[in-house]
Amino acid sequence: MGFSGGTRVPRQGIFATGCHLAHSPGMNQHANHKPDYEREMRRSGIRITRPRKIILQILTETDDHPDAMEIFQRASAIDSSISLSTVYRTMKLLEGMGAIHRHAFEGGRARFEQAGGEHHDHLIDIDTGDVIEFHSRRIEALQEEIARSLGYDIVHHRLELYGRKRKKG
Amino acid sequence: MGFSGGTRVPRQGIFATGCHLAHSPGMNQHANHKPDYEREMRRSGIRITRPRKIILQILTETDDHPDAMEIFQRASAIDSSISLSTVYRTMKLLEGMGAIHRHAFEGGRARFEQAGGEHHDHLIDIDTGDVIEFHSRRIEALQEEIARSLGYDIVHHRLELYGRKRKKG
DNA sequence: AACGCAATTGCAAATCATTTGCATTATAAA
DNA sequence: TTTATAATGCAAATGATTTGCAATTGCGTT
Repeated sequence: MGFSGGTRVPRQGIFATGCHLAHSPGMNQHANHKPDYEREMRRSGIRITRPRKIILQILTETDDHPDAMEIFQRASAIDSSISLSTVYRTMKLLEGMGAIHRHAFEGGRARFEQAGGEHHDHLIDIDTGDVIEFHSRRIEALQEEIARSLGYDIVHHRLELYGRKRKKG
Repeated sequence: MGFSGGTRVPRQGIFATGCHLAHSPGMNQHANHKPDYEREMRRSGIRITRPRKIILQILTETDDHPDAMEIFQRASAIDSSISLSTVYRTMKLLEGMGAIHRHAFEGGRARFEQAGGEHHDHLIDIDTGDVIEFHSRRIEALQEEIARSLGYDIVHHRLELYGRKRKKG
């Protein structure tokens, strides 16, 4: 059902609605300067192992939203001794560090993407599984407004559009 | 983690942002007139069994978003011979009929609500699991606008706000 | 009211994604 | 190096949901 299996899922770039195009990432001073997770791990007493290095490299170098099995396969291609358990454990570790984000799109499996970029939401192509990132200040503002009017503070949210490429435009 | 277990999850009413308050449900001519699913089932050659009647009654009478286990427990209280399998099968059947909506909020289990009301999104209280329904035309419009600008038609979407009740306001 | 039979059910076993126990291995501090 | 112990691989355990199958039941027909 829907998109599944080994579909390629390229991250198609950050889009901004109503106004700006995505720019400076979170805490990094210079653009396209990746945070040094290995240093951060060492700092927090977390060991830098071969599986972790490989998985981190995979996450850093990819631009799509792979699930655990896909990461496992890509990692296996580099070092066939890596286990799926380690992939899962590492994803949990990295998520805890804030190095990656976990998404529960339709389809049952969790999908991951490296953190560090600006906040964005996702539009998922229901035919191909492709994920397109976008961001809208206006929507974010409306969400805040709604939560506030209901007496709540938003801790996090989830906005996913599931769509199909338009035939004629 | 988060809200879980047997938390009570009252549906706190439909809220409309920016403008109107929810009113006339979808296809029903008179307010609070529930569509006759039994008739519809009979029409499509689907048998009306005791378990189905009970489950339908539970879904119709509740105002929260129970998961399969909760529905199973409520149904068991009426007829202890009903099985969890039947609950799952019936939920799938009803979903296919369009009688209920399935939600995959955080927490692992699917949660259901009877269909028939107006479209709405959800704000989930991360402490209690309470679900508050809301609707915003402006957000819907912006979603359409974004999808269109990306070359897509929205098939469906998912907007969930996870928040905490504000202390002082 | 009783038939007949396919639709439905309950139960147990099977899936699927993810997690965990445990003995073994390997990182990094001394 | 030596060592303490964090991390790994593997297999078994989970938890939600699904499915195979024999027994049951709804319901149009007699």
